[in-house]
Amino acid sequence: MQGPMPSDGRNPGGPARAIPDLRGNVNLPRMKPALPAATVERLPRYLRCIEQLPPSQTTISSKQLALISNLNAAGVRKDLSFLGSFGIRGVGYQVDELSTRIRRALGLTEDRAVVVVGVGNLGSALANYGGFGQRGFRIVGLYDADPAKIGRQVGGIGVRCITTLSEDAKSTEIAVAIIATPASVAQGVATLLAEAGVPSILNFAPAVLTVPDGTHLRQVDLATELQILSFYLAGG
Amino acid sequence: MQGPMPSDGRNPGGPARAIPDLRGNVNLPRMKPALPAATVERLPRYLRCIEQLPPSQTTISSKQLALISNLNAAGVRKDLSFLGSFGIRGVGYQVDELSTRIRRALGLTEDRAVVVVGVGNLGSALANYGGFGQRGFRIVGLYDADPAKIGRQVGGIGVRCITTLSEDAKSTEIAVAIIATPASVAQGVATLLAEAGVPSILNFAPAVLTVPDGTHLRQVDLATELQILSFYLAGG
DNA sequence: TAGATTGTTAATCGATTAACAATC
DNA sequence: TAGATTGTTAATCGATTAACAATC
Repeated sequence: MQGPMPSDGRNPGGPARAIPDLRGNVNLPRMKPALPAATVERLPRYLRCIEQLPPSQTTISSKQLALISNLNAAGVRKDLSFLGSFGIRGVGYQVDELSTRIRRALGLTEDRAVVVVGVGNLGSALANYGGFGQRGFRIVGLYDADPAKIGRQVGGIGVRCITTLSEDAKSTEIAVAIIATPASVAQGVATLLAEAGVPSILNFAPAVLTVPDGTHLRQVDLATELQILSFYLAGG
Repeated sequence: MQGPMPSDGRNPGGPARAIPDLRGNVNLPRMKPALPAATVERLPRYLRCIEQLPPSQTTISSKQLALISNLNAAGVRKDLSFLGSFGIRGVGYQVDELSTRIRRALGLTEDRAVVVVGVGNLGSALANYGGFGQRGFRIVGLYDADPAKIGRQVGGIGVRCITTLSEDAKSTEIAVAIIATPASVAQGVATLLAEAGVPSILNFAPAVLTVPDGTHLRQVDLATELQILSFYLAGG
């Protein structure tokens, strides 16, 4: 039920034997230092903040980075310490090196192919969003189930039928699929994507999805965000 | 620098004296039982899950709710215990009552007026998104700075000039403003909104914003979400 | 009654942050 | 050297979850 690989840890014909650790994770050849989940979630924010710095600024202290990212200076230093010990005491961090280390830690050094499923208002907005390319993400496909949309060009990309996605995934390595469909079909799409081998899904549809182990899922939900704000509005 | 109120806690002419607690928060007259932030973030998910239940199902156990919301059953019970002790041992929770209690806790019993600032692709998608009304949020205004857009109708709502927002905010009580502008102007818009007295801001622009104390800010960022997925793709 | 499930406790785990020695 | 700032420790805080008595 969990993919075609045998789960006994044996892999006779393959390269260097993979050894599962106590938590069942496989000890991959290229081992990364574990970053705490909370740190991973903050690294993109640091990256965005240092991108907004004037080009003349070559170093930044944890204090200033904390200020502009609305976080705590000790926390900033702790987060950055996971990327190595590269700050200069009495000075701060070299902006260039900081940027490089964050990008490397997040795996932003390679280009990632992205597809968008669902070419309604939101899907079209995503297709027209220019920010992907600069950031190492490239939209390589738009998919929809509506015959009226298939074949159209949106943001310079042709819309293809969702039924062709599995086949397309064999020739193109899709890193991330963005679901921008109605809620009613989102789970079906997620299942299709997981079966097609797409490793990461970003869901914008207003539904709680379930994906098999091994597929990464993140959910962005407008109603959820509004409801959380509502709580704090109500004096919470 | 932090607004016109004196910070010494005195408020001579006002009603019942507000007493700041040790953390500087003001002890408001209508005190709610404090919900942990993590619980607040999960309540919308529970709500969404029970909305997806078949109408024939009148009760749900913490075990089933945990299953469909991808959370832990003990955690579900703990979260719900903050809403009161209303589960039935051996049976579970009445779906109706559960829904009512979550809505009440989140302050979803009153209608909230929402405005969208920035009527590009994303802003238009939001204006056309039907899900607001059902959920107690109502879009009462669209704003843009582009003369070519002002006066147009998008999703049945007229686009007004951003410069009129402060004036409009005096006659209509805006609960939430959604920023869907380019990153370059997002901070300016946030400042304008805060000064106009808008208490909550939901930012979709790819920029890290700063708002005065007392304004609630939540940020939704596509690039951030993709970068976090990238980390886990890279074997993190 | 027997079985199921809640509500709550207590253990554990992870995240945050003040403080400070090390050092630029 | 004096001042500034890092990297790290340790205290604290908050969140998670297994376990179980209470009870439907």
